[in-house]
Amino acid sequence: MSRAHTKTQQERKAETRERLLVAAAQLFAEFGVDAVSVDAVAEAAGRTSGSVYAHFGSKQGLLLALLDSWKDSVVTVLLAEVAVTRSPQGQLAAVWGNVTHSPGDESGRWALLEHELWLRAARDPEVAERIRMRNADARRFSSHQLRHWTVAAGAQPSVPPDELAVLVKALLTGLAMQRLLEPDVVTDDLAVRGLSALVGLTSGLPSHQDTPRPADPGPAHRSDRSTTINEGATP
Amino acid sequence: MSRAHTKTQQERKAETRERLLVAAAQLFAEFGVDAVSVDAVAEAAGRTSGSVYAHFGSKQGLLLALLDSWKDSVVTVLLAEVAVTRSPQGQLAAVWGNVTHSPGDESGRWALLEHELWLRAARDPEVAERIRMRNADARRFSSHQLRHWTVAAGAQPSVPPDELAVLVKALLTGLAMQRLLEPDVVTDDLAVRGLSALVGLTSGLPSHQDTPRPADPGPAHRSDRSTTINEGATP
DNA sequence: GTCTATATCCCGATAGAC
DNA sequence: GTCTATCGGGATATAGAC
Repeated sequence: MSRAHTKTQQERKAETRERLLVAAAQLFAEFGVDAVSVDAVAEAAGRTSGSVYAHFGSKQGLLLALLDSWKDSVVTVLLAEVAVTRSPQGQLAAVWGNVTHSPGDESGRWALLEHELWLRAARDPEVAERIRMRNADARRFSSHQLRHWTVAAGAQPSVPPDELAVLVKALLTGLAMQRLLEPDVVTDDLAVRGLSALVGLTSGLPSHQDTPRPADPGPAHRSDRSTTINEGATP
Repeated sequence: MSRAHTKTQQERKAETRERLLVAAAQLFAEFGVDAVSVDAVAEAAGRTSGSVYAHFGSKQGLLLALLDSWKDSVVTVLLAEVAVTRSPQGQLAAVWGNVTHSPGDESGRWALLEHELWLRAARDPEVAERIRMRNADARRFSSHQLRHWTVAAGAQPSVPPDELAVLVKALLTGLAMQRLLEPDVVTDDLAVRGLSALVGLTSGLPSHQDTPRPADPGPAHRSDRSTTINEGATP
């Protein structure tokens, strides 16, 4: 019959699918995949559990669809947005800032979902395959960014850009993990210094041995040298 | 009554507790905490689920007890065993080797449990507290090791040892994660180079720019410079 | 495609005998 | 302290009306 009617049906179907995916992402991130029931996802999307099975067949199907519809990893894309800040260190600080204070993400829920999926991938080949594809894309992109950035910033890394991308991602991931449990341990300044060392940036940041303290590094609490973060991020 | 009889009862109790903890560690690591039932743990330990509740009160109690009885993190302790190899790079390679090929651990099951617990800690304050204590101890130890090692190896890190410990752990963790899903991406050589950059070791390893290729780094697959790993480890 | 109702299963935890 | 038996709850997934 009327095409207009059919059109709205298609739209509603698409909208339902989208709402289910969004709801799943939020709930999975906040409480973990296993702790969230199919009913909870459907309810958060304003539907019922039946719609989940109509669209995705199973909870696992929902998870896989979520993986496919996923944007690129938070950790890697950020390298795109660093062109604003002045100094090379400022750009590294911006990268780290985006990892920790990702836009609209309270207390790193996205990162939690990221880890949840990684953990699942380690045990489920089906999930692993999709994660690998995502990683491959992200790595290609970020190595491309790094190749240009290193020459522009005058950095001299000890490995080519594609491998440097792996190192940078590893350090960012590991630091973000420690920071989530113990925020005081991972200062912004430390992250920037770590990144600088990896990419082979020597200028600007003095070695900690330049201001020699005989035996003791002083009582706790190194003053955090305000690494002005997020100058031009989130346009 | 007879003390000898009481003695064997105590022994059996202790043995049961130990067997439950071991079984829990293995099963949790292999399948994940949520995927393993209390019955499964008890059965693997040659007991029944009742014994779990008699000893630990709940599944959560079992998990917390497991955390307390835990040895130090795989990632950090390894710094103790590196004194054998000759060159500084060889020692870094040994550290990385212990991370990847931890003794008696097939395909990084331990690392999986480690991440599982971290993820749980991110959502459960009770778990987080115990993880923090473990981390604090491990960090103290590894920073102590690093302080001596850097002077012995002639390394010049850009941060003091306690902060360097954070960076090293972060890089090792991140690399181990990527390696578990994509082994080819994280070569032993790359790990050693990353660590070298962090700790400020310059000698020995040439910059990749020393053999300049005009535009393209070449088709994939850099030959892995056999970084002889595990010379004197696992005595 | 979406909802309601329900089937089926399994888990965590408890009660009580020994 | 350990086992057997069981309760109560909640999960995934299906069946059928609309």
